Amino acid sequence: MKIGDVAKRTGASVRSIRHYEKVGLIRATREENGYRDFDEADMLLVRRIGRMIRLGFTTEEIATFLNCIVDDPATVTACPKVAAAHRLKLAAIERQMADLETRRQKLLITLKAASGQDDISVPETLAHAETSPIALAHPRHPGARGLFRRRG
Amino acid sequence: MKIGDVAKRTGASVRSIRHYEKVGLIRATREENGYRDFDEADMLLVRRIGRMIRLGFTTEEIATFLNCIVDDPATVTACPKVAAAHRLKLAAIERQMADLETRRQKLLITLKAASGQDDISVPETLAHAETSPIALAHPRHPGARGLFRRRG
DNA sequence: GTAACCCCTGACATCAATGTCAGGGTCAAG
DNA sequence: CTTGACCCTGACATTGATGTCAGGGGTTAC
Repeated sequence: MKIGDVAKRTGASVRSIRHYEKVGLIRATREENGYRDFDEADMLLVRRIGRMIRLGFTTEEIATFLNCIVDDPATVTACPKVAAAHRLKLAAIERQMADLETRRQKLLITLKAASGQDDISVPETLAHAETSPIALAHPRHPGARGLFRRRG
Repeated sequence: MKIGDVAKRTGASVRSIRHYEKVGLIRATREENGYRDFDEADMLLVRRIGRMIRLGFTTEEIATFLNCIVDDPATVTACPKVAAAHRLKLAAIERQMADLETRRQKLLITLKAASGQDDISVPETLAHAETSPIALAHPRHPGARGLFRRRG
């Protein structure tokens, strides 16, 4: 199966599949002409990688436990590394959510103060005094890149 | 007041203050020797910019409404643009939170399936079937950059 | 005059997956 | 043999505030 077929059947772009190979998440044999050759198992793997990425794992993180997942036809059995990675990711996500919630509350306060008047009066004290100097240990939200903002 | 003083009194780095000037958020007069010269108002402005950035606004967004904020000593009065920008940011944050919550739930499901067993059994169907192809219109979480992950 | 600070500009790096283009093959159908 | 549809590699771009370095100058106190 050629890379284009895998792309169609997994939803991943050709570019992404090549990338997964480059970072060592998948391995492809080569035909005589240099074309990559994939089989069904590779395809399932690409699908799994895509799901992990959508969950927010980076390829680097996935690499730490992907080789520790062994499939049989319909089931995947994984070793503890998988759960560990999931717990870490979960914690990171919850930190991000907490940060977002904090910011949300502050925005709401400002908006509340603004409602009902044409001009917004924002006392300095209300302007969210001293937020933590700079927060967020795990700032980025990986997973779901590639589509860039269209300037708007 | 020189840039170093402003940095100390606002918590922003010298680099950041220069950046704010470059993108047009602040204006500094120059001394004869080329040094930037700031006054108290500039300092308050830098503080406000810092707060906005911590709230998640980009400098570009801030630029759309910062000039529409007029201070008198202790109070800030702003025009509707400020509220509009805040509402947009609020909506973006809530989208991000919803996305995080979705991912959180999926991670929890996997972890739940894993609990109590040495090996994790992750049926394909459970492996979060077809998440939206690629989500997140406003992927990044701006505000709070600069401190990079220390590889961990 | 020289050390110790501070300021200036400009450029590169960071993070990470993906898009996109250039330049160049392979192959089957017409 | 040409056309069209693929495949290949390698490189640059995207996001965006900030860190950091290079190379050069100012100011002050000893």
